[in-house]
Amino acid sequence: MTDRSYSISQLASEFGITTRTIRFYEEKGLIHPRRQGQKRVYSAGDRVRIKLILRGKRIGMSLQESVEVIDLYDPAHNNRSQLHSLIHTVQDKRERLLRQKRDIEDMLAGLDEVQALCEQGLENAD
Amino acid sequence: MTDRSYSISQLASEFGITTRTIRFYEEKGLIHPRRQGQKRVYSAGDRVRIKLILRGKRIGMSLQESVEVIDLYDPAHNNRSQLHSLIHTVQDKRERLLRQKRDIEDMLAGLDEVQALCEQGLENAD
DNA sequence: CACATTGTTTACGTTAACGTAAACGTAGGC
DNA sequence: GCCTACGTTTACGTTAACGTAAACAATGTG
Repeated sequence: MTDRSYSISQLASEFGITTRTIRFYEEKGLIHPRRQGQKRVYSAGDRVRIKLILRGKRIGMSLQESVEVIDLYDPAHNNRSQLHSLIHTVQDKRERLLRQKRDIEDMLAGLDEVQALCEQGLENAD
Repeated sequence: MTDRSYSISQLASEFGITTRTIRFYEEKGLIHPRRQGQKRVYSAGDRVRIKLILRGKRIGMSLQESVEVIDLYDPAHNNRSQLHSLIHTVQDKRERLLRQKRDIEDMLAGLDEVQALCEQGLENAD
Protein backbone atom coordinates (compact mmCIF):
# COMPACT_ATOMS: atom_id res chain seq x y z
CA MET A 1 0.00 0.00 0.00
CA THR A 2 2.75 2.39 0.92
CA ASP A 3 5.10 0.79 -1.61
CA ARG A 4 3.47 2.42 -4.57
CA SER A 5 5.64 4.20 -7.08
CA TYR A 6 5.12 7.31 -9.15
CA SER A 7 6.41 8.85 -12.34
CA ILE A 8 7.77 12.35 -12.36
CA SER A 9 4.80 13.76 -14.24
CA GLN A 10 2.35 12.09 -11.90
CA LEU A 11 3.85 13.83 -8.93
CA ALA A 12 4.19 17.08 -10.82
CA SER A 13 0.52 17.19 -11.67
CA GLU A 14 -0.55 15.97 -8.25
CA PHE A 15 1.31 18.81 -6.54
CA GLY A 16 0.80 21.43 -9.19
CA ILE A 17 4.47 21.90 -9.89
CA THR A 18 6.58 21.24 -12.97
CA THR A 19 8.86 18.30 -13.66
CA ARG A 20 11.66 20.83 -13.82
CA THR A 21 10.99 21.69 -10.21
CA ILE A 22 11.17 18.06 -9.15
CA ARG A 23 14.43 17.49 -10.99
CA PHE A 24 15.74 20.66 -9.46
CA TYR A 25 14.97 19.31 -6.01
CA GLU A 26 16.92 16.20 -6.84
CA GLU A 27 19.80 18.28 -8.20
CA LYS A 28 19.86 20.04 -4.84
CA GLY A 29 19.95 16.73 -3.01
CA LEU A 30 16.49 17.05 -1.50
CA ILE A 31 15.20 13.78 -2.92
CA HIS A 32 16.82 10.64 -4.27
CA PRO A 33 14.45 8.68 -6.51
CA ARG A 34 15.69 5.37 -7.80
CA ARG A 35 15.97 4.64 -11.51
CA GLN A 36 14.50 2.19 -13.92
CA GLY A 37 16.86 2.48 -16.84
CA GLN A 38 17.29 6.21 -16.98
CA LYS A 39 13.82 7.06 -15.81
CA ARG A 40 13.20 8.33 -12.34
CA VAL A 41 10.88 6.30 -10.15
CA TYR A 42 9.50 7.86 -7.00
CA SER A 43 8.54 5.92 -3.89
CA ALA A 44 5.83 6.81 -1.40
CA GLY A 45 8.60 8.18 0.79
CA ASP A 46 9.89 10.42 -1.99
CA ARG A 47 6.37 11.64 -2.49
CA VAL A 48 5.98 12.56 1.16
CA ARG A 49 9.30 14.38 1.13
CA ILE A 50 8.13 16.54 -1.75
CA LYS A 51 4.86 17.17 0.04
CA LEU A 52 6.71 18.29 3.15
CA ILE A 53 9.07 20.48 1.16
CA LEU A 54 6.09 22.23 -0.39
CA ARG A 55 4.50 22.64 3.03
CA GLY A 56 7.68 24.31 4.19
CA LYS A 57 7.64 26.59 1.19
CA ARG A 58 4.10 27.69 1.90
CA ILE A 59 5.14 29.06 5.25
CA GLY A 60 8.17 30.80 3.87
CA MET A 61 10.93 28.31 4.50
CA SER A 62 13.81 27.91 2.09
CA LEU A 63 14.30 24.51 0.54
CA GLN A 64 17.33 23.90 2.72
CA GLU A 65 15.40 24.78 5.84
CA SER A 66 12.57 22.47 4.87
CA VAL A 67 14.84 19.46 4.51
CA GLU A 68 16.50 20.41 7.76
CA VAL A 69 13.14 20.03 9.46
CA ILE A 70 12.26 16.90 7.53
CA ASP A 71 15.54 15.28 8.45
CA LEU A 72 14.76 15.76 12.12
CA TYR A 73 12.61 12.67 11.71
CA ASP A 74 15.51 10.76 10.24
CA PRO A 75 16.65 8.19 12.82
CA ALA A 76 20.19 8.54 11.49
CA HIS A 77 20.40 11.89 13.26
CA ASN A 78 19.21 10.42 16.51
CA ASN A 79 22.49 9.10 17.82
CA ARG A 80 23.05 9.96 21.45
CA SER A 81 26.02 12.20 20.81
CA GLN A 82 23.79 14.75 19.13
CA LEU A 83 20.59 14.40 21.08
CA HIS A 84 21.15 17.59 23.01
CA SER A 85 21.89 19.69 19.96
CA LEU A 86 18.91 18.08 18.27
CA ILE A 87 16.65 19.15 21.10
CA HIS A 88 18.05 22.63 20.82
CA THR A 89 17.36 22.70 17.11
CA VAL A 90 13.82 21.54 17.69
CA GLN A 91 13.32 24.28 20.24
CA ASP A 92 14.58 26.91 17.79
CA LYS A 93 12.26 25.73 15.07
CA ARG A 94 9.38 25.66 17.48
CA GLU A 95 9.93 29.22 18.61
CA ARG A 96 10.06 30.50 15.11
CA LEU A 97 6.93 28.62 14.16
CA LEU A 98 5.13 30.01 17.17
CA ARG A 99 6.03 33.52 16.19
CA GLN A 100 4.85 32.86 12.67
CA LYS A 101 1.63 31.58 14.10
CA ARG A 102 1.19 34.75 16.12
CA ASP A 103 1.96 36.81 13.03
CA ILE A 104 -0.71 34.97 11.10
CA GLU A 105 -3.26 35.35 13.86
CA ASP A 106 -2.54 39.07 14.06
CA MET A 107 -2.97 39.41 10.36
CA LEU A 108 -6.21 37.43 10.45
CA ALA A 109 -7.50 39.74 13.15
CA GLY A 110 -6.66 42.67 10.92
CA LEU A 111 -8.58 41.11 8.06
CA ASP A 112 -11.56 40.67 10.35
CA GLU A 113 -11.60 44.38 10.97
CA VAL A 114 -11.32 45.20 7.31
CA GLN A 115 -14.13 42.84 6.49
CA ALA A 116 -16.33 44.33 9.18
CA LEU A 117 -15.74 47.77 7.75
CA CYS A 118 -16.55 46.49 4.29
CA GLU A 119 -19.81 44.96 5.35
CA GLN A 120 -20.72 48.08 7.23
CA GLY A 121 -20.00 50.06 4.08
CA LEU A 122 -22.28 47.80 2.07
CA GLU A 123 -25.14 48.15 4.53
CA ASN A 124 -24.95 51.91 4.34
CA ALA A 125 -24.97 51.70 0.57
CA ASP A 126 -28.21 49.74 0.57
CA MET B 1 2.95 60.48 21.18
CA THR B 2 2.32 58.95 17.82
CA ASP B 3 3.89 61.90 16.01
CA ARG B 4 7.42 60.87 16.83
CA SER B 5 9.95 60.73 14.08
CA TYR B 6 12.89 58.43 13.42
CA SER B 7 16.15 58.42 11.54
CA ILE B 8 16.94 55.68 9.09
CA SER B 9 19.55 54.11 11.33
CA GLN B 10 17.24 54.16 14.32
CA LEU B 11 14.68 52.09 12.47
CA ALA B 12 17.34 49.86 10.98
CA SER B 13 18.73 48.94 14.37
CA GLU B 14 15.30 48.64 15.95
CA PHE B 15 14.21 46.12 13.35
CA GLY B 16 17.53 44.43 12.85
CA ILE B 17 17.76 45.33 9.18
CA THR B 18 20.19 47.52 7.25
CA THR B 19 19.68 51.05 6.02
CA ARG B 20 20.12 49.66 2.54
CA THR B 21 17.03 47.55 3.07
CA ILE B 22 14.97 50.54 4.17
CA ARG B 23 16.07 52.59 1.19
CA PHE B 24 15.30 49.64 -1.02
CA TYR B 25 11.77 49.53 0.33
CA GLU B 26 11.38 53.19 -0.52
CA GLU B 27 12.81 52.60 -3.99
CA LYS B 28 10.11 49.98 -4.47
CA GLY B 29 7.44 52.42 -3.35
CA LEU B 30 6.63 50.61 -0.12
CA ILE B 31 7.26 53.62 2.10
CA HIS B 32 7.40 57.37 1.54
CA PRO B 33 9.33 59.11 4.29
CA ARG B 34 9.46 62.87 4.18
CA ARG B 35 12.72 64.79 3.99
CA GLN B 36 14.52 67.32 6.08
CA GLY B 37 17.02 68.69 3.62
CA GLN B 38 18.13 65.53 1.95
CA LYS B 39 17.79 63.34 4.99
CA ARG B 40 14.95 60.90 5.32
CA VAL B 41 12.66 61.35 8.29
CA TYR B 42 10.32 58.54 9.23
CA SER B 43 6.97 59.03 10.93
CA ALA B 44 5.28 56.65 13.33
CA GLY B 45 3.17 55.56 10.38
CA ASP B 46 6.23 54.79 8.28
CA ARG B 47 7.58 52.80 11.16
CA VAL B 48 4.43 50.71 11.42
CA ARG B 49 4.48 50.06 7.69
CA ILE B 50 7.99 48.69 7.94
CA LYS B 51 6.97 46.60 10.91
CA LEU B 52 4.05 45.14 8.98
CA ILE B 53 6.20 44.50 5.92
CA LEU B 54 8.61 42.52 8.08
CA ARG B 55 5.74 40.62 9.63
CA GLY B 56 4.62 39.66 6.15
CA LYS B 57 8.12 38.56 5.27
CA ARG B 58 8.29 36.30 8.30
CA ILE B 59 5.35 34.30 7.05
CA GLY B 60 6.71 34.07 3.53
CA MET B 61 4.96 36.93 1.80
CA SER B 62 6.68 38.89 -0.91
CA LEU B 63 7.12 42.60 -0.37
CA GLN B 64 4.41 43.34 -2.90
CA GLU B 65 2.00 41.01 -1.19
CA SER B 66 2.71 42.56 2.16
CA VAL B 67 1.86 46.05 0.99
CA GLU B 68 -1.21 44.68 -0.69
CA VAL B 69 -2.41 43.48 2.69
CA ILE B 70 -1.34 46.65 4.44
CA ASP B 71 -3.17 48.79 1.93
CA LEU B 72 -6.38 46.98 2.68
CA TYR B 73 -6.55 49.25 5.70
CA ASP B 74 -6.16 52.28 3.52
CA PRO B 75 -9.50 54.12 3.46
CA ALA B 76 -8.72 55.24 -0.09
CA HIS B 77 -9.47 51.73 -1.27
CA ASN B 78 -12.80 51.67 0.51
CA ASN B 79 -14.93 53.36 -2.12
CA ARG B 80 -18.18 51.57 -2.69
CA SER B 81 -17.41 50.63 -6.27
CA GLN B 82 -14.74 48.25 -5.11
CA LEU B 83 -16.16 47.02 -1.87
CA HIS B 84 -17.16 43.67 -3.28
CA SER B 85 -13.80 42.96 -4.86
CA LEU B 86 -12.20 44.11 -1.64
CA ILE B 87 -14.22 41.57 0.33
CA HIS B 88 -13.18 38.94 -2.16
CA THR B 89 -9.53 39.85 -1.74
CA VAL B 90 -9.87 39.69 2.02
CA GLN B 91 -11.42 36.25 1.74
CA ASP B 92 -8.54 35.02 -0.44
CA LYS B 93 -5.95 36.29 1.98
CA ARG B 94 -7.79 34.75 4.86
CA GLU B 95 -7.94 31.33 3.25
CA ARG B 96 -4.27 31.32 2.50
CA LEU B 97 -3.45 32.43 6.03
CA LEU B 98 -5.62 29.68 7.45
CA ARG B 99 -3.81 27.08 5.41
CA GLN B 100 -0.50 28.45 6.53
CA LYS B 101 -1.72 28.24 10.08
CA ARG B 102 -2.65 24.59 9.60
CA ASP B 103 0.76 23.94 8.03
CA ILE B 104 2.45 25.45 11.04
CA GLU B 105 0.34 23.51 13.49
CA ASP B 106 1.11 20.28 11.64
CA MET B 107 4.78 21.06 11.73
CA LEU B 108 4.62 21.89 15.42
CA ALA B 109 2.93 18.56 16.07
CA GLY B 110 5.77 16.88 14.22
CA LEU B 111 8.30 18.69 16.36
CA ASP B 112 6.48 17.51 19.45
CA GLU B 113 6.98 13.94 18.35
CA VAL B 114 10.63 14.45 17.62
CA GLN B 115 11.17 16.05 20.98
CA ALA B 116 9.40 13.22 22.74
CA LEU B 117 11.67 10.74 21.01
CA CYS B 118 14.68 12.78 21.98
CA GLU B 119 13.75 12.90 25.62
CA GLN B 120 13.03 9.22 25.59
CA GLY B 121 16.46 8.66 24.09
CA LEU B 122 18.05 10.71 26.84
CA GLU B 123 16.28 8.80 29.58
CA ASN B 124 17.54 5.51 28.20
CA ALA B 125 21.03 6.91 28.08
CA ASP B 126 20.95 7.76 31.77
C1' DC C 1 40.69 72.23 11.96
C1' DA C 2 40.64 67.40 11.59
C1' DC C 3 37.92 63.66 11.76
C1' DA C 4 34.44 60.49 12.97
C1' DT C 5 29.57 59.71 12.41
C1' DT C 6 25.64 59.61 9.82
C1' DG C 7 23.65 60.46 5.95
C1' DT C 8 23.17 60.58 0.52
C1' DT C 9 23.14 58.67 -4.66
C1' DT C 10 24.51 55.47 -8.23
C1' DA C 11 25.62 51.20 -9.83
C1' DC C 12 27.21 46.64 -10.22
C1' DG C 13 27.15 41.92 -7.72
C1' DT C 14 24.83 37.92 -5.53
C1' DT C 15 21.74 34.06 -4.13
C1' DA C 16 17.67 31.15 -4.38
C1' DA C 17 14.43 28.88 -7.01
C1' DC C 18 13.15 27.83 -10.62
C1' DG C 19 11.85 28.94 -16.25
C1' DT C 20 12.96 28.08 -20.87
C1' DA C 21 14.98 25.95 -24.61
C1' DA C 22 17.79 22.81 -27.27
C1' DA C 23 18.79 18.26 -28.52
C1' DC C 24 18.06 13.73 -27.81
C1' DG C 25 16.30 8.65 -26.15
C1' DT C 26 12.39 5.21 -25.85
C1' DA C 27 8.09 2.92 -25.95
C1' DG C 28 3.39 2.41 -27.81
C1' DG C 29 -0.10 2.97 -31.45
C1' DC C 30 -1.73 3.36 -36.28
C1' DG D 1 8.06 3.76 -40.40
C1' DC D 2 6.48 7.75 -38.38
C1' DC D 3 4.15 10.30 -34.91
C1' DT D 4 3.14 11.33 -30.09
C1' DA D 5 3.84 11.16 -25.30
C1' DC D 6 6.95 11.00 -21.86
C1' DG D 7 11.33 11.00 -20.39
C1' DT D 8 16.46 12.58 -20.25
C1' DT D 9 20.75 16.02 -19.83
C1' DT D 10 22.91 20.46 -20.32
C1' DA D 11 22.97 25.14 -20.07
C1' DC D 12 21.76 29.85 -20.19
C1' DG D 13 17.99 33.26 -18.50
C1' DT D 14 15.10 35.47 -14.94
C1' DT D 15 13.14 37.64 -10.74
C1' DA D 16 13.14 39.15 -5.96
C1' DA D 17 15.50 41.06 -2.35
C1' DC D 18 18.84 42.79 -1.00
C1' DG D 19 24.68 43.21 -0.40
C1' DT D 20 28.66 45.77 -1.42
C1' DA D 21 31.28 49.49 -2.78
C1' DA D 22 32.51 54.05 -4.40
C1' DA D 23 32.26 58.88 -3.93
C1' DC D 24 30.42 62.55 -1.71
C1' DA D 25 27.56 66.00 1.75
C1' DA D 26 26.38 67.55 6.46
C1' DT D 27 27.00 67.76 11.27
C1' DG D 28 28.83 67.45 15.77
C1' DT D 29 33.08 66.66 18.81
C1' DG D 30 37.87 66.77 20.78
